[in-house]
Amino acid sequence: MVTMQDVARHANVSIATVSFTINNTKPVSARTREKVEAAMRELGFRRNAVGRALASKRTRIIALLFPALQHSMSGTVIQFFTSAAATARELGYNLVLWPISNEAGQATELTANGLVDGVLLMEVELDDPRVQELQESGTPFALIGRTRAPEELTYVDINFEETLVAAVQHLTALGHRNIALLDDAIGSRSLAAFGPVSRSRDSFEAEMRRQDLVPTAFTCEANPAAGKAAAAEILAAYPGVTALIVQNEQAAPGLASGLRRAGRRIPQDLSVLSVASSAEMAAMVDPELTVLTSPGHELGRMGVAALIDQLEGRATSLRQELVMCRLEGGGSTGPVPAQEGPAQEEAVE
Amino acid sequence: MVTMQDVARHANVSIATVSFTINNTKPVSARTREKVEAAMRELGFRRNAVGRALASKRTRIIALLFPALQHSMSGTVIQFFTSAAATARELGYNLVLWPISNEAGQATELTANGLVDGVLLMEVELDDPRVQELQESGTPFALIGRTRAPEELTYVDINFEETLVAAVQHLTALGHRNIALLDDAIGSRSLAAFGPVSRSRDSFEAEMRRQDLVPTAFTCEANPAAGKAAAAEILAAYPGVTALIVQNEQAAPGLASGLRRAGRRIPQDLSVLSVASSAEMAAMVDPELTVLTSPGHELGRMGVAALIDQLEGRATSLRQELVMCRLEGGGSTGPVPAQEGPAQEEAVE
DNA sequence: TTGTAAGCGTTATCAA
DNA sequence: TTGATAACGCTTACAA
Repeated sequence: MVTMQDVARHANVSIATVSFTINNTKPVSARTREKVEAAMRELGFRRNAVGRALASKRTRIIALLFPALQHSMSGTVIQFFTSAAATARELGYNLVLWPISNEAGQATELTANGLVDGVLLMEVELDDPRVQELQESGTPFALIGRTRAPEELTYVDINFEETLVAAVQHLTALGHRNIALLDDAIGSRSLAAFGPVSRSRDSFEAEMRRQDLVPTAFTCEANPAAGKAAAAEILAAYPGVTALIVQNEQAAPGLASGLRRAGRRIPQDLSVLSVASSAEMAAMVDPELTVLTSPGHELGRMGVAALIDQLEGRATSLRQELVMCRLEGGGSTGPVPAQEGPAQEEAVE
Repeated sequence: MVTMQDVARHANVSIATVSFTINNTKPVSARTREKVEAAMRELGFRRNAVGRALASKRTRIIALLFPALQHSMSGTVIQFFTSAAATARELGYNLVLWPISNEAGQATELTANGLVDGVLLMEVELDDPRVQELQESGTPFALIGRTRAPEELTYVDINFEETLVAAVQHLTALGHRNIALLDDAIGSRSLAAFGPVSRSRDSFEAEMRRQDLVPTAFTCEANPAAGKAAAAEILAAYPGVTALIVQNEQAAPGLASGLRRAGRRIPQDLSVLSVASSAEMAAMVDPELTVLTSPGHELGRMGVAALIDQLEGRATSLRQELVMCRLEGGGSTGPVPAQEGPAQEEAVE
């Protein structure tokens, strides 16, 4: 290994000068800079990350804490991981992966050995114990998601509120008035505990009411079989429904096939709009689902950038960002069916 | 931060003794050990990872190199990431994520700053330039996958050979004789360049011939639309086919719907067996596909373990492991259709 | 503008 | 069985 000491000797300068040159941390004459750079080139010097970390008290490593029990959108998650790691690298950082259970206690343990400068927390719940834990341990952190009251926190999240407004408006623009939402039961967690579900549902209901429509919501587990069962349930409970908004990636294909099996053609008889899902998943269904895609890439990039800004003290203010889902084509939404429309509106109003 | 110095003072011993006690690296009297442990407990000491790394010349960090352009099985990948990270943690290591393009040159650059002790390489191609690069740079590494001649390398891979034998036998046991394979074009890479595809195809053909059957193979891009098109193509080129083996996760749903659209019921008229895919993906299709699932979890665990064994010099011999895919239920394979069977066998023989 | 030298928190060698 | 102490490779006052 070539050390700074080696470079210094080779360039006939002190080790401090080499450091100043590399880091641009003090003025260095052009002549010296050239000597040093030549020496580095000739020796193939690479500054050692560990020595640097020890001396500067900053490892330039950040950790991604994610729940080991992965239940959600895998397409989006992989996008997120990739872009988070790539962004970290661009900014001179490394990203370590820490799968943890949602219990408290683990985050601090991991953080206490000084390996990481900060932490990115995924799958944040509305009342997440890990947040307080991190605060108490003094670890800088940023959230992917939001707690119930995130005013004092750095976070990046999907703008579920506006996404659901966009979803409703996409469908009402097509003439739909009898619109139902199908969301996610997320295991045993209560509905209210999970931000994406509760924020979306609230926003769906508000936007429907704003348009003088009656909001109806259903929930099912995150798997195709549950989606299929939900299809039957929804059609029985709400026969006049002409459009469904699905925020449940795993259930969407089952829902579609359940609807088809019940004799409803998509989108001729019934429109289906998938929200906060991935384009790849939507493409698995036939016909391809119209989808408001989760911005996995943006969340990864912005989350890492927000955390690093904070670490480098260059955050002028708390970074709190919300990203919209983007509407992507697909053949599962269309105009409301002509003849049946009026009868069904009546039934609801 | 509580340092070893603090602990030493508090316990009235030297800092060396504290180190010996923590690491069990030299005998320590029971009495001293107690004093030290009490001091550590009282002060809440956590040994600093960076100081340790600098002194021991081992960071206990390993890197996962994966292609930034993700084209493959996302369900399996997330399993793999999670279990790799968890295993590393269990063994006292951290896993950093390095998304890189497949070009050479990047691996060395990342490795040269001494941040990681070793590297795990994903998506290995048969003639992977990164392998030579890592060898030349002297970085310890293990492969997830295999090069063309991996005799001298540490690797963990799916046993594609036996998996395809199992796939063929699963179908012949159900009476099928007219079996085709649909695999993956993997972008522009030539078929021969990618191990999973070429090994599987070779094994498929060998096992078919061994059973005196005629192997037929098709290829399509990794997306549902391509799968759908492939359905038509296959039925046209091979009308007598009664069973399909699909090694193309993204295309499988499209294939199934294409077959259905062509009037073939699954599995009554045609069996479909998905190989090297994830159970979640298989469940997206209706009926749920019978699948030989990729052992993402095992690959992650074993890959990390193999690398760390090597790093700690406790690898008695080169670790080279192949893991079978596991057959998981699903309703897409069944007995060969009774009446049409003979006629079609004839057509091929 | 450059150099000297004191850390940073451990490990590990050599003596005691 | 324990203690001094010299690394490890770099950053950063402080001096020159």
